Amino acid sequence: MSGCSTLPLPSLPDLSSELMRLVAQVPPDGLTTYGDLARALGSRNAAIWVSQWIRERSAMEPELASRVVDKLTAGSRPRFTGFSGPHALQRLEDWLRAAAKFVDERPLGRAPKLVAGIDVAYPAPDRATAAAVLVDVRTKTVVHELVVERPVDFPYISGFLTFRELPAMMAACESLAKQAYAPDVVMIDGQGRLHPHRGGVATGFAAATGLPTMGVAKSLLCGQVEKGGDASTGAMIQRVLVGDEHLGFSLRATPKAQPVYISVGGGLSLDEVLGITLSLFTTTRLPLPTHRADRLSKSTRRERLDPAAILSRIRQFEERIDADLA
DNA sequence: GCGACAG
DNA sequence: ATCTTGTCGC
Ligand SMILES: [Mg+2]
Repeated sequence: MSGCSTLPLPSLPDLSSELMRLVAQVPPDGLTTYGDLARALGSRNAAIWVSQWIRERSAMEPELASRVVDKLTAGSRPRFTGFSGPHALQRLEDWLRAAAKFVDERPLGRAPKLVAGIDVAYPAPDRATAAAVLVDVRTKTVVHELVVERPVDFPYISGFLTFRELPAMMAACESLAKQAYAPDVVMIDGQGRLHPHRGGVATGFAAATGLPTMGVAKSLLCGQVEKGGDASTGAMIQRVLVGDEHLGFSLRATPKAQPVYISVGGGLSLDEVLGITLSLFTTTRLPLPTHRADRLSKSTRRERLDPAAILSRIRQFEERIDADLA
């Protein structure tokens, strides 16, 4: 990366507090919808989270459900429109755009020797475990791996995954550095530039760390897979377009495997991302670094104690082998 | 108006 | 992401 400058992650708002603040603005006899509250928070993408939040709390506070309803229930009744205060998610969305502008896609120019896969799991609703697995590209072997655990409170909102997962991912990467391991490229479980604002979690990672970073996702957030693929190789490589922008590739590890969707995070070219992905495919759906990080991040989940759960655990492990390819 | 929505 | 049983196919 040029100069290795970075774009610091912004301070994260407490969305629950923000939502409580907004709900409190609705008069006792007023009416609002999940979508209206989401818009007041700064993004209508938050409507689903708002609905979950409201429904969870309306059990203890029935009065809540009478003032906050879905759009269908609201019908044509007049709704409260006087929400005031900062739009927390708008500020975060601005940061995503800034990160997208901050990173570059210039080629690394050299084949990476070490690639670090990073993924996050949730052993409890308020805990995140981030795993980093450092892989030697030439030998396709694991050089080092680690897990860090930390609290999470930022919810999953489509388009805002960065703010839920990036802090834990960065903590894992910093832990790697403290142990004197330095990846040439970081492979993130999620989108890079294949994002509505060209700034997915892998782009955020590239901007915040200055490290060359690529995104490998299991499903598409936006964009279309171009028809007519590459039948010559088994990978079935197809371009992914957002409008007329070529932002990524769809490809698969084996003819039977489901595809993955790759894109640049920052600090390297899309062609290099493609080459690295192909070179790190094995027998599983995900390329080695991300596959191992996914499994390692989930490995610390709390065990259930009843005997029946032990069988369940075994079954789950076996299913995992199939899921790797499906 | 209806469908989509990374993890 | 997480919960979760049985079942089909290579
Ligand atoms: Mg993940």
